[in-house]
Amino acid sequence: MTQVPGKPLDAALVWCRRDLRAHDHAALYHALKAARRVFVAFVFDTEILDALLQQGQRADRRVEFIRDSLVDLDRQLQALAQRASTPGAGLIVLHGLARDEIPRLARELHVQAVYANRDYEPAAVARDARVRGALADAGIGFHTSKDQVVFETDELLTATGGPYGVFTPYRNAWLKKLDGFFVQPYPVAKYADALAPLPAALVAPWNGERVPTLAAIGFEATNLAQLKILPGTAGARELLHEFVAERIDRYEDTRNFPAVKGPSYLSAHLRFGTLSIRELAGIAWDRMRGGSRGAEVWLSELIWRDFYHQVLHHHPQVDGKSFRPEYDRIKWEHGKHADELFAAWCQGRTGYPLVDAAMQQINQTGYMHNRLRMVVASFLAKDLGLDWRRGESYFATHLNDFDLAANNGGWQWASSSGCDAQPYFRIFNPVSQSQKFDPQGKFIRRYLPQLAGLSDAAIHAPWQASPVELEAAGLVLGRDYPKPIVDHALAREKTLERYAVVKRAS
DNA sequence: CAAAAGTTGAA
DNA sequence: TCAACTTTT
Repeated sequence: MTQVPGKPLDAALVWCRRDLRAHDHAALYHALKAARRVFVAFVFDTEILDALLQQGQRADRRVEFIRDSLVDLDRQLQALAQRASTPGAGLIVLHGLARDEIPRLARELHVQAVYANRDYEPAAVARDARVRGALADAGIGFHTSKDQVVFETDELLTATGGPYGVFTPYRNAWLKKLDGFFVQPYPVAKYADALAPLPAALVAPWNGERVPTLAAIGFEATNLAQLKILPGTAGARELLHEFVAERIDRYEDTRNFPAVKGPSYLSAHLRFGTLSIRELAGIAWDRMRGGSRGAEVWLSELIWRDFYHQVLHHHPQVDGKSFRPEYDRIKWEHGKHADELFAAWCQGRTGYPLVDAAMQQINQTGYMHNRLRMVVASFLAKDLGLDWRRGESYFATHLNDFDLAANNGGWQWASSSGCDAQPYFRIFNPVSQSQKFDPQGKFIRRYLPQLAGLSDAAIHAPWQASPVELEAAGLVLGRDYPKPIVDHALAREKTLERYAVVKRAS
């Protein structure tokens, strides 16, 4: 490893947030190149965690996923430093207000700069602005990098210089601009000799360990391990290899069927950055050019992710408001009955098996198949007449892979209020969706075993089954499984009326 | 010597 | 991926 006498900085701190890996990491790369000694830290931000605790969410799969991923990240940093023959490095984990802890740590370590990867969520943007200010007051620099998307903010603009508002031209421009360099991994290992040994006080600050236990930060264990959700880069690699070796080429044909193992299941890893978007996009792009239609469709999903991040950056008001303002003229159902409908949706007792099975899936595992996200979102807005923001917020607290940009984009798509959303008069029929995408009721039976005795034909709409069939299945509607809480045909008519206000001039 | 082939670094 | 730079023929 060559000595670099010309490095501008003596010491720097890398602040990890949603980039919990030690390879192909933009901020880490830039810090290692700029400074002779580099520290790496993560803060369990009480601003975020206290909100979860106030909701009574002491068992949160994301918190456990992060904690376990930090253990992996610490190991990766040690291994990197070891290989660079500069042992003693490791991860610094703090618990407190990130906006105070980072400037405090930066002063304590006497670094001249803090490096982080950009986060585009409004709350994160505000937090980072405060941290930048506090660091500046102490004469410490704050450098941010693009890392969690392939193309960000203004990198793709239309001919008129504005942001894209339609996915397909965005996707075309994205593919046109992509070249190998944009998916090239940042060669972190090459500069790892700058990883600094931890000061004695930070070697094992959490009761002899580097990473606190869940209890130490006020949380408790979840069923993450029983679900076999493997955190960290190690877990991500396993999923990625399996997906690429066995499923990516068939992705187009399998991705819409919730009973089929079709998806990559990498969304939570992408959310927390245990692997790099560049690696995924690079693999998809290579395969696509090798003729894989599955890889092409999967790459499109990754491009949707960039698209929604870019929408959120240019239109931060979508966090709370409809992208199309006229959709906020819609009068949603409210009051006691609406609250009951919402509770039934949350708990999976709407009487529509595919919807209920999907809600069981998210409640039991923190994951929901993408096709079902569309189905239950459409059902909430267009069958129950409830404000899409109620569903958005439920997903926000329950999805392991929750990402504001993608979740908001998805909900605004389904409710027709969004950027390049489906038209308002397109209303998913929850029974046809079920017949089409779970034809044998395999997914429904997995999550609603009480319906298992129904035939493949009857399972999608049990209220239409004959008394004989219900009897044979040992099923009493209203006792073992709810009767439908709304009539879809009626709800559809009501929704068309409800949405008619979007046509009137304002 | 020029041209071809290989290497590296860019964010 | 591409251009700048170095090495080989």
